[in-house]
Amino acid sequence: MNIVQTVKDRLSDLSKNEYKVAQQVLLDPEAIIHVSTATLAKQANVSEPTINRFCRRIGCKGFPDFKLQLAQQLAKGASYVNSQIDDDDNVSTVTDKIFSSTLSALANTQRTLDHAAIEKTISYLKDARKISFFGFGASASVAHDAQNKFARFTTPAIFSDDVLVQKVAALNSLPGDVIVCFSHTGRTKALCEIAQLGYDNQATVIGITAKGSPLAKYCHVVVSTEVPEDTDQYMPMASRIAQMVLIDAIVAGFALAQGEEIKQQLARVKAGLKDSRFPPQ
Amino acid sequence: MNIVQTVKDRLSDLSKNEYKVAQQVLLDPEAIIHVSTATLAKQANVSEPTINRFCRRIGCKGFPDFKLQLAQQLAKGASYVNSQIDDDDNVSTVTDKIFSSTLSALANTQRTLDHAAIEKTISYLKDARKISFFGFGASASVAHDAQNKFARFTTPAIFSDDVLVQKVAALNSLPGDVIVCFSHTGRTKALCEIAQLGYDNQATVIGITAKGSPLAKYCHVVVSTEVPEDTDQYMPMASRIAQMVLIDAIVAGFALAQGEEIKQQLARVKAGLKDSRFPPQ
DNA sequence: ATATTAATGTAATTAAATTACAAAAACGAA
DNA sequence: TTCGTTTTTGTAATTTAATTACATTAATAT
Repeated sequence: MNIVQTVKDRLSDLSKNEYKVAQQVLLDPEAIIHVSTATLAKQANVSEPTINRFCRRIGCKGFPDFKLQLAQQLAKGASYVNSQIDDDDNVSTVTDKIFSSTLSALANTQRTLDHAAIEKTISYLKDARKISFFGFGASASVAHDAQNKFARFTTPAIFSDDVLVQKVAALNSLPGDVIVCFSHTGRTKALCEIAQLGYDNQATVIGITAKGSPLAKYCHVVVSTEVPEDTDQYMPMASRIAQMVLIDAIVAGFALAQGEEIKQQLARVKAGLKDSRFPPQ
Repeated sequence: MNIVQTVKDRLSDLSKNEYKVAQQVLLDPEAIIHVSTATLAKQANVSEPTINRFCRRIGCKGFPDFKLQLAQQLAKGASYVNSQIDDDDNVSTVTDKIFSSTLSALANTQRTLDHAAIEKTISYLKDARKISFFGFGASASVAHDAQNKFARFTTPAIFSDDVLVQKVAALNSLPGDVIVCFSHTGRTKALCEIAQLGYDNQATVIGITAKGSPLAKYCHVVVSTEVPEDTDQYMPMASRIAQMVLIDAIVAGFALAQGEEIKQQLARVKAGLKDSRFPPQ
């Protein structure tokens, strides 16, 4: 998947001159993209076929294929590389970095999504008697957002950012109720407690959280968002966004699972809100 | 920057056969990456030089350059032009479409951002006596989220999703207070009213909303997110996310503008929350 | 020290992209 | 319409790039 990493990993498998090529590649991957075998050969002080052999060894079909993979890699990873915010960044730079790191976090999440878990989540939600959304801190607004979305449908959807209210709701849950818990790390103690209460009451507990985390233990389904740690510096940003988009996807899947009637319902809600807006010009 | 979009935009400038090439490209951009001029020419039923002419017209150096740009674009995920959800899509497809359209909405927002307006917003916030975040419906959770973020700093930050509470807060605002209003369309009547109240009280009103909208009239600064309409089908999704990322960027800029002390403050908050979490293993 | 294997380069070949130019189509003005 | 002009398109030639075949050199083990 990650071609630059692959080159680094296989450095030891390479012959002397192939190694020279690798060095040249790692020196400035960006540059390789716009270069021909001939020029790269000259730069690395090897013959042209060696370039080709290098590409094959790395696992590519040939030099053009290698360039392509590199280009894709860099396009994706460009944001990762430079997403740390420095004290002397100006506003434009910071804005750009935030957007870029969010973009790459989302792209990463999309790539590593567990579709089976999502499918399972949707089928549980579809048959739910009642859906509760729980979370603390930054995850509270994710939970709030989720509740907002599900409010458009007919299944009762609740949310509170109050610990006690959440606890009571978990205590009063029954089989057939679904509890969705949000926590990026899965290590928030209060939330684990709540999840356990729901779990013990045989409600269905769904965790939008890290796999293998303490919270995950009390979940029937875990959907994780795989956002690299370093994207969230002082406060959760990218991870929160990833969770919200995940919920968007789940809501869309949920809506679709309901079939035709729900579309009319949604259209009705939209129409009903019309009067509270100025008409578009 | 966005090559697929460029192709779409310049569709009308193309000649008949160049148009055929464009169609072929838009049909399956992924496929083009691994194809030669000869094959693409055959697929589009044109001659090889036409492929080259097409690339030049679009603004590329040639076919290999076009392929490279396309590859990079696709890697970023910002390509999915038409992500309308169909009734017969399965869960994986829907999930993918939601992520893709969110990614492209974000990429689009990033590209069209008004950095001057953001800078102005940050400088107002920096000197604010009190910051209020207002919004209804889906924008309420964005406002909530914003309040959450700013709660980590020392400037008082308020939020409520209650109309009356918001109205009272606007009525009680003073010069030096900042009111941030969220509305994708800028046409929510209740919010316009609130913005006007604040405006009349000489509070600073910042609109995260559409330029030229009714809401924009009562804003001292407008930051718009330029998310294409069609990305939000039945409910606001991508636009909401774009607003949140925008807030992330503003928060980051805000934090940076405060200098060293705020970093310590943030670190302190983080440390203070430690006990409410299980330690990472 | 020599046989054997692996690594590398040279030269040839194949493939891909681009250019030059001519034919055809589209367009405008009389 | 009809003729001249411009634009579009394709054919063939050329250039550039990538790959292969094979010979040579270097490295390694017996």
